[in-house]
Amino acid sequence: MKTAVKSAEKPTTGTRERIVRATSRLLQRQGYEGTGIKQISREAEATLGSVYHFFPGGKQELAAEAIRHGDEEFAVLLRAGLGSSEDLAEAVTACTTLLARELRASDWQDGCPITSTALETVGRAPVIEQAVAEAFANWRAIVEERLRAAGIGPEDSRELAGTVISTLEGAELAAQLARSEEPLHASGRHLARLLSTYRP
Amino acid sequence: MKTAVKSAEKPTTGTRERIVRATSRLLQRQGYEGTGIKQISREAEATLGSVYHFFPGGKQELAAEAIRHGDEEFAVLLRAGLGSSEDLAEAVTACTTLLARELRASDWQDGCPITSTALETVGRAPVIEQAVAEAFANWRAIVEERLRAAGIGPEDSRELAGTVISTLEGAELAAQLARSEEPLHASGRHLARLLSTYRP
DNA sequence: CATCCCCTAGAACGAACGCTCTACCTAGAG
DNA sequence: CTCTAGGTAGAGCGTTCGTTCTAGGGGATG
Repeated sequence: MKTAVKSAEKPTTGTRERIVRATSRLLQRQGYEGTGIKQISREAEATLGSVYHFFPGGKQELAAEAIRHGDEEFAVLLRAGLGSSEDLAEAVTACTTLLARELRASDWQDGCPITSTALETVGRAPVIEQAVAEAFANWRAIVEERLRAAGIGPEDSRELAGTVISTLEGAELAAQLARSEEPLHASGRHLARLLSTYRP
Repeated sequence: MKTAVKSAEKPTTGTRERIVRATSRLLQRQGYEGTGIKQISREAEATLGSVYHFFPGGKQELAAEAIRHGDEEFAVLLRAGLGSSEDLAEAVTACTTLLARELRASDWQDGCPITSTALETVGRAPVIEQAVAEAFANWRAIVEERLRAAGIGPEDSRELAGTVISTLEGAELAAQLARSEEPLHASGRHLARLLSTYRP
């Protein structure tokens, strides 16, 4: 079937992509060890044969690809939030608001797409660790650019970007575990306040 | 053998406690699904029979108890850091320094004792969720008290305490994944700066 | 029509999973 | 001594795990 669409029929997303999406979603909710390949193939409506055809590296390769998927997903949200206002404080709280909305909408199930898997595989699955490191670097760069655009010095922007990411990460974690938007909103306000001290 | 010590022999920590300690350590490093009961019994030098004797509720009850153990462990560190200086800024950075030291000393293996398990079991193991919620509340209360002692208003103290905890959580996560103390140190400085804006 | 290759299909493997169960050991009470 | 009971010991249950492997389906090309 290749990638060609027969006539005007269903352009059903390709098998490979369905597998990646399903893996990403399942890893986000159940973690690495808690997710089985058979469950993935079931959820993706693909067969075991297809999974291993596209990902001969097995579970690890599959997880690494899913992490890359989650990376982009989070980056999109980050860009949307940070680009939503000229005012830096508003831009940052827009991020926490977006995260809170998505988290609540999923009934507190969908936190950060990669945290759980990243933690479980630390120090024992280099392929995954690599993808995780790239995701963090990517997010950090997005934030850093926005801070510089707001007139914050290069050095401060770099350091602050890291703190912004890890604070968002921590706040989303807390919000998910407490089943409450409050930790995200509070952190958003506090982040905005912190950043405002760099532009008098 | 009960709890009585025969003469002046080894007061070898009781079997139950060995099991809890081993579980806590393993959950911290491998997460909930990644840790097997048989591995726990092996590591704790106890038999499967003993494990189920002390924890008839099985893996979930065991994990909940281990979370409580990790709760206290983190609380001790928090109290040590926060009590190390009259100056609030110094007290906070003392916490991040302590966390960074322990993290590095374990070769980036021992992050927060409960995060991984908490994330994996969210929404599917009420006994564990309960223990997790109590831990977070406990830590938050410890920080809140210190902020009030520093002269920050009750309302601000409550909100800030939550942010402090989740920032520490996020920074430790980032540090562990990046194998670097830097995220923790940066967050410590930024937290100190944020808090200083509440006491002019 | 035949040929090719990408992809699908799922049975089967050994290992590990959480948990149950019976048997046994041993210290203290009577 | 006997009796009791808290604790130890590990074989074994049914299930699921990640992975391998062989066989077949079906457009595109000759």
